[in-house]
Amino acid sequence: MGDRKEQILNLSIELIQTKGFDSFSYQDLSKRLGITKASIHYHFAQKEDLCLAICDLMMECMKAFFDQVNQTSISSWEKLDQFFKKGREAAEKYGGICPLSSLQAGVGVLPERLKERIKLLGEFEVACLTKILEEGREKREMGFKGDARGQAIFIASAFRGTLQFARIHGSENFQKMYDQLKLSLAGA
Amino acid sequence: MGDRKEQILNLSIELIQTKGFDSFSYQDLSKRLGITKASIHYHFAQKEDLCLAICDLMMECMKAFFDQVNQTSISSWEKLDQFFKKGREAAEKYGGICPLSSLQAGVGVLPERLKERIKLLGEFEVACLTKILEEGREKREMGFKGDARGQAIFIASAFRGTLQFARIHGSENFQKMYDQLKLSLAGA
DNA sequence: GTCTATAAATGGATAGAC
DNA sequence: GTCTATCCATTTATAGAC
Repeated sequence: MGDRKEQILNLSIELIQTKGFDSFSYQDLSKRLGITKASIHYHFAQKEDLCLAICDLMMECMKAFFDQVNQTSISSWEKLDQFFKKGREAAEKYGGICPLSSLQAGVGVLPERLKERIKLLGEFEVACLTKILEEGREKREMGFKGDARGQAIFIASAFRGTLQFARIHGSENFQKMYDQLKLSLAGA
Repeated sequence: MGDRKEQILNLSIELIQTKGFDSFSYQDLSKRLGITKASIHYHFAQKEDLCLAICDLMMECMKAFFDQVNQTSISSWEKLDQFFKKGREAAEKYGGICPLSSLQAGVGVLPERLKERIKLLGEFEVACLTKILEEGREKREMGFKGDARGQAIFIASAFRGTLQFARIHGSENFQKMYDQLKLSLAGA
């Protein structure tokens, strides 16, 4: 992938995290990158194309992360830790929130093709988390009760919601929530 | 409060839930209400004024809800149930998400005065939830461990995140998450 | 690949008549 | 309180030169 294309994609993800997809413009990109709007249109003819490419990138990134995490022999707790650490670092780097969370919150103003991608991303993430949790329970590392998928949705949602809360109310709140989550997963 | 003003406020809340504050316009309101943009500017000179009024309304609404819930002699579980029921119904009524969640997600593009209001709303809600949880534990209705405020942030975040997830992936996911939450709160 | 120039639509907002 | 008319900035997007 060309260098410029990558620059545009990376900056767009940052802007999605901080402003939201509908609230950042080609002008924002133009000013920050020092090239004209027209040049950006050369790389991504429509804003929709740009967002589709971002979705692809996020999917790749998530796949790579879960592949890597599952190839090592760390515990389920550590896998979960890495998941949180990665998301939190990405969010706090720009004073933003999780990019998927931002797209999900703004899904009401996205074109249909993008909604489908967002849906796929969410499904994939929950499936991966479910696998980690099931494994954790099988290996008796975790002690939560009930449906693992329900637990995964619970966790992913709480994670995103807390990043939103922490951006406004301070990041110490993230730690509080995380402590609570661990207690809940550890079980009886 | 004048009828028109109320119409504008109610419709704006709906549009915040479905599109987000930055993504709905006075034109949206104008078309739906059958009056011109200029008329809406008469009631709320700036969009910021409109949003401030919405924040006031949300605060009133939240205060009234928690007051009402705390005056009855229902269990802490039932109080929590009512909290979830209310939020869920409001979200699903328009195929949207929690209005506070939407404002929190879009806080990066809001003027400073609005950010402060959003912060107050979040703090108030977590404080009320914390109170319900502490009471539930004292009365030995609930058995969760650790910091009650951390648990409240956890719950409020998971709640909002799940409404976002459920809008895209189907509302049956909300029930799954709720079942899981109850297990976690019930404790050992 | 990047530029200038520009189109066409939409955004928030105001002046002044009724 | 609502309207018409209008302003100005911004938005997405395109045409065509370099």
